[in-house]
Amino acid sequence: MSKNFYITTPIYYPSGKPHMGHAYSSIIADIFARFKRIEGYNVLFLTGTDEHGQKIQKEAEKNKKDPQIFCDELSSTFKSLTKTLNLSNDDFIRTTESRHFKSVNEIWNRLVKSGDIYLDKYSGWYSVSDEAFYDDDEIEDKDGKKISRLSGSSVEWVEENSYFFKLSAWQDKLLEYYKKNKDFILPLSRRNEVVSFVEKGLKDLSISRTSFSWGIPVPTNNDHVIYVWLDALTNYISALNFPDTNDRKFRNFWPADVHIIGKDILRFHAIYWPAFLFAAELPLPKRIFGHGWILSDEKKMSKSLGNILDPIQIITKYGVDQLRYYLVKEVSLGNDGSISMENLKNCINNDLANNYGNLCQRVFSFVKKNCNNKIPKANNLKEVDLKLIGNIKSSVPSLINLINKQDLNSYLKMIVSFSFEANKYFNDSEPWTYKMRDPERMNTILYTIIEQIKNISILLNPIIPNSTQTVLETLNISQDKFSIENVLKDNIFNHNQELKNLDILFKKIENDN
RNA sequence: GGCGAGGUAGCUCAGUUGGUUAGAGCACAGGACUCAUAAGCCUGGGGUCGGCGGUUCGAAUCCGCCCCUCGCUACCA
Repeated sequence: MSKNFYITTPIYYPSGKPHMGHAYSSIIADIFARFKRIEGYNVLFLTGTDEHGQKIQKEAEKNKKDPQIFCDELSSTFKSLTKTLNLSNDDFIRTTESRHFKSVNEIWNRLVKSGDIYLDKYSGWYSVSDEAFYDDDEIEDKDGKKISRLSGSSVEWVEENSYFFKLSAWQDKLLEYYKKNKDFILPLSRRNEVVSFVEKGLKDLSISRTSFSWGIPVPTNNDHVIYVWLDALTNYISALNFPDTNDRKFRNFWPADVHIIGKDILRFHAIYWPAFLFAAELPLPKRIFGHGWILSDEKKMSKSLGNILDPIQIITKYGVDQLRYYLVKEVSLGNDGSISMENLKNCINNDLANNYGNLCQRVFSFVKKNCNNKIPKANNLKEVDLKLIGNIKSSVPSLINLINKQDLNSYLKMIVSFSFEANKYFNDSEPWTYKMRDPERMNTILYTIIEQIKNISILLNPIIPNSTQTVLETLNISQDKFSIENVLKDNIFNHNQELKNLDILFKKIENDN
């Protein structure tokens, strides 16, 4: 029986260009997906785009394009981002696909059947320019006109027929669920926010609109389209061929192991989505992980501040592994994190070029010069040798545990410490002094350090897939051997095959760059 | 306003149930080495652990008050 693992990113709303936030969610999710694969799981990793709504419809009209064609273009931008970020997603779902229509229809019908949907009026102060509703206390009078306190734009009272979802009815059941499943929402601080929000009481949710048409029609009333969250969230099961609950994908992968999301959409995932699923009598995902925001030099990125760090630009300039590594290293997953070009440079130079990159370089070039470019055989491993290799192997259970808790920062830290350890071992062992007087000892040292490089590279593979693949292939280890199992296994090397040539893995970034 | 998180070296952060000279990485200074991307290794300087008071033989760690920062406080996504 194989172990399954289902992980998702949010589906992105493509009204703007992909930015660092999108990149971050996707990279984080990809790292977990890749790790679970090398751990031996059968992984389904899903990402995609959320394409309905008024904003897209208006944009399409403005561009004089058919909304579907317009969406095709927007979505392809995000699809190409998956390549740029080197994501290993198994599927890319779009809410405009027919499989999603079917799935949303079924969800709607189930909610009707359970008695959770009713027709009423939705009313409130609406600002056309902000495309947002405001509460009474967010409105003020100015020259006899009502305006939004926040944006200053004028608002009007609108009333619209709308279907509602009885969110309030699920309040107790949600709280009970949070209580029973302490790690349903992570990190804990986010869980507390959600719990206290629900405790304050839930209002019913408007789930349809008549003011625009770009969406999935309400099955029994085509004047309405199904509004955003009920539509968008359902993507997670649409990709599993819901409503066919006997489908192999659905059976294997639902409930999802973890939805990776940004904290800005936590409520929808931690409250609405579980409530919808309760009502539809479907199991709930095992975990919602809400990460923080990426800030640029301590501030939110904005055009006016001119501090936007564009992931695509950074990748073009420095490389995709470099960005992936840096984001994991610098941002404490779960909290907001600050990134800057200065720190990116330091990180690439220190961690990647000097530490891991140079470790590989110094060892491989030594082997080339002194061992006919073949991995030497060990004989008579000493205690220092066994200790070096033993440390990393005995850490594997804790490393797996860290990943299961989504504690990527500690995971990375631990592996970096192995890289330090390896550099120190190489220094202290001084293999160059054994060239003449004890080649067997030299060989043993080299074998040991290569074993360590192999293990570090496999464990780092989920984070920096390209560079570690280069290193492992230099050692003639093929991709099907990248596994945790092979970290635990000694000597998977072919001692008769010459090593491939290793170019500089990470170029250093100079100041004038 | 209410609820929550946090304030530890120049910077980013670790510090399990209170216990010996408070740790890591980066940055900075010095040293020995040479396999390597002038990389790596060793040593060192640097902290009234936000402030005040309390409990205790002993507190960064527990209690009280105060100061500061940040998050959440529903239908743009």
